[in-house]
Amino acid sequence: MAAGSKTLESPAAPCCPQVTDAPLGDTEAAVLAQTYAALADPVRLKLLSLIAASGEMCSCELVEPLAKSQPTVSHHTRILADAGLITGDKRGRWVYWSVVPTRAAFVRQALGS
Amino acid sequence: MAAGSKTLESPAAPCCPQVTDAPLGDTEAAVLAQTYAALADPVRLKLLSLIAASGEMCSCELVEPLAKSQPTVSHHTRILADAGLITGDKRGRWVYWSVVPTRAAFVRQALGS
DNA sequence: GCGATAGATCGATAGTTGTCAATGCGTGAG
DNA sequence: CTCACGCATTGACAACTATCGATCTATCGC
Repeated sequence: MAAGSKTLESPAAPCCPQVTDAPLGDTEAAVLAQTYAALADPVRLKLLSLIAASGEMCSCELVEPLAKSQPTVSHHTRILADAGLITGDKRGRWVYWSVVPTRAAFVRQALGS
Repeated sequence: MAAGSKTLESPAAPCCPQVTDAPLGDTEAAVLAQTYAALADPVRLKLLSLIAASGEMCSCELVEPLAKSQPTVSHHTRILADAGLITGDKRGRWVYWSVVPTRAAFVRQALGS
């Protein structure tokens, strides 16, 4: 344990800090896992694709194509929103859901691969 | 909602078949969800990053950095292998795990975003 | 104000999953 | 052959999650 940081054991810093260099810290892993957990459900993937395709949909428009009850749809939109993938805009009695702009590329890729 | 290109159902295949066009079928959604489910665990993400960083690791080398029991590590490697993300090569008493070559780009992206 | 509607929340339940101890199965060293 | 070691499998248990019915809150039309 001669020197400094325990997490980085390479004695000489290499020229190319590749992404796969660090073994992914606990916190990062947890955050990433939560994001992927949000995508790990068929209903949420279909929900995401519906929103991504339409640009904007209210919850009531999602119940029928997903063939799930209204509380269940609300549950899934909440999880996707907590993961930071979609955001809801309340206008009158309706809540319009859309993909978070900064995550649009990620979502498109997630649905397309 | 005039939106000409939105309802794009013309029989003639256009030049750009966008991903968000179809609402993601049941089967595709299920397959995709399984893949993301494999990534929806912090331990598996760290395991993946360890393998991706080292290129090749045997199970016994994973137990300590993951701080999980041997059966648990075996459980996680199996799930990642079932998802087609890693593959195991048995050499003697050891099984060496590595990222499936055709999925390397996907894995790197999954760990990096 | 009143009834109707959109959506969130609560409570309950069935199914899934992460974890470990114990055990089984090959393989290599002696 | 026998023992030690690496790894997979089994069984059990706790934690989490998807789902729905019932209920509550907020908003609109009348």
